Amino acid sequence: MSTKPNHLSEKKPLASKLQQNGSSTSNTNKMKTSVVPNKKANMKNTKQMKKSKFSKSTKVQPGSTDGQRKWTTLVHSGVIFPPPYQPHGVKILYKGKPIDLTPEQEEVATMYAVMKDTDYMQKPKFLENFWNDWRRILGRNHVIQKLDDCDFTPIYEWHQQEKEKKKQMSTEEKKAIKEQKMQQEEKYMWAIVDGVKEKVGNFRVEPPGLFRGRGEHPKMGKLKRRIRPRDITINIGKDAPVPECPIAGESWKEIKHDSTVTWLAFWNDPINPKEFKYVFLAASSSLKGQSDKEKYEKARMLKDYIHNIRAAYTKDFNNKDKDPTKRQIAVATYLIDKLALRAGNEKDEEEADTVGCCTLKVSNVECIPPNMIKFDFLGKDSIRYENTVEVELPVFKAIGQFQAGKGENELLFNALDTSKLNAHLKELMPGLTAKVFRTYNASITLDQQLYEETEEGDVAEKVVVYQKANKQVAIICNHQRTVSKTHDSQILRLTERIETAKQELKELKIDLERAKKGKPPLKGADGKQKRNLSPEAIEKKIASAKQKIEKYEMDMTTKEDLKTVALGTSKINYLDPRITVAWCKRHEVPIEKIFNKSLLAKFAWAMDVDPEFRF
DNA sequence: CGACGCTACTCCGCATTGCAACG
DNA sequence: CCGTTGCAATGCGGAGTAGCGTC
Repeated sequence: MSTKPNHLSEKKPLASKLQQNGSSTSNTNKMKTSVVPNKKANMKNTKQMKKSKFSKSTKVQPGSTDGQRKWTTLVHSGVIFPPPYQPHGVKILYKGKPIDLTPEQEEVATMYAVMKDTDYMQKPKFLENFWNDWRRILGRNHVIQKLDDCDFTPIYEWHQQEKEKKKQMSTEEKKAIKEQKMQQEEKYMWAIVDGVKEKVGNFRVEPPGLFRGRGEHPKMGKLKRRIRPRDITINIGKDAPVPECPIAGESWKEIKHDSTVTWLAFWNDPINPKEFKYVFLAASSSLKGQSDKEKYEKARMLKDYIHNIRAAYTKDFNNKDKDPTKRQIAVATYLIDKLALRAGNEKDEEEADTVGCCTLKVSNVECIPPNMIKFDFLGKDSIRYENTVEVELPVFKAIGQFQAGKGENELLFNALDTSKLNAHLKELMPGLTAKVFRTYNASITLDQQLYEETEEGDVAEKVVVYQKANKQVAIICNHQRTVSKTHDSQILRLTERIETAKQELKELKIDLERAKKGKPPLKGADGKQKRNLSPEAIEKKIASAKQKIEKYEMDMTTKEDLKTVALGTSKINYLDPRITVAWCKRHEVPIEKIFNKSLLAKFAWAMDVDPEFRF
């Protein structure tokens, strides 16, 4: 440990070696994963080669990109910092009286005040963490000794007023401000990678604030301090000018020229200094597009291996070796394949307590005879995964045995972790890891659904088919969203509308009968006398009323159906865009009906796909 | 470990909707 | 009276953000 050489000097030779390596030849990578046990797949590959805009540069195979040069020249302008804190002159009350604070102390107070109507204010952990950090900034001997004695309402009200002012601004004023911001930011928005102008993803440094973790995060409420230029490392081409530091008198932490990585800048996360925040190119850049394509190609490759993989793990369900690892791997792989679970890395105590496949606890699964398993756990982002599934009997038995003799809080797969699991998967297929199954399952489901369910009809009907398939994928991946605050009132309003429309319909039917006999219509619910109408006119009205009811009822079911399902996440991250593009081409659906502007940009690489493309 | 992918949330512009006034 | 227009309320979805996972 202590005998570490001066590792800083080691990096230079490494970097220059890579430079050399990269410039010596255009293609040093071997196609190590080209042994595809399937002629069809090979044909597809050659077909794409002709058209793909990456065909020249896509020699890098998935999973073999480590140490590879990602770019040759890189020019960019660094990052932009959030504006400095402007004192608003509003004081908090301490024991009922306004109190003077330093700008720094006041900034933290403001962060707290503006979170008033979030539910974090109800969480003791949040209050405790905030108070600890704030007290540190106030100093131990500060007059303020208790959070409870502080009243933040003046700042809160000031903040509300500011928000109101902003709302009241005319569209012209808003536009002018936006324009100005754009002008300031313009130069940061772009990077020039190998001579090509590409969009930068996140060139704005994260502003200071109070940490808002997802779920029961142990660090919620902690102060996320302001990031300064001295925190930031810049990565840029050797020959490119070093971006000028935007804050006078300060300077960057370090300038690097590492062409094996794609980040333009990074800083340490102030909440967890062991972690990093990176500035990357935008999703629409070809660098990201290329790796996106590689991701889907890897998932497609799994299609050719999946049969054997399934056969292998099915065989291992009953494996009763001395070493239980094999059997656990088999069951874990089965779950990842069948349920699209995440791998489940171990987590720190300092993070929210969530689990994935390898970290499932005994209490997260319940065996319901004869062969049902109930899953209930908090996954990524503390989103609850609740699902009862029928499993093959050997799996049911195995899970029961993994549970046996363990406490509720112990690991179900005690002999397993993600690195063991992934190491095993890599033996089955080059580059295979747990997450590939999610991509594979999502995309293959879409592909199949679209092929099976699309019928003749108008564009709107086909779009509904797509959305249904998309929804199915979102459910598989457990992509959720919180029910909107107004959902209940929306539903209520819809039911009211349906009710009145039905009432109207009823009256119309009576009126129709009466009109046929030449009698005048009855008085309406409001007591008003209605006009005499011909039976034909009434029938017309009946038809339109019926249509209205139908529409409202449709609206309501889809709204209720999708209230907790988020379709966007899978569209952006899991569904091979070529499936969608090909489907649109085959069925003459304008691609814009499915992909918005940013998706079209992100998936530019997929647009020239063959209409007969299958995932 | 460091680098990258994934994910839900917020905010805001804009289209849609419902309703009243109007011709 | 009925269809059109104008207007405000509503809500949808795109863009951006920052935190969460994977490998």
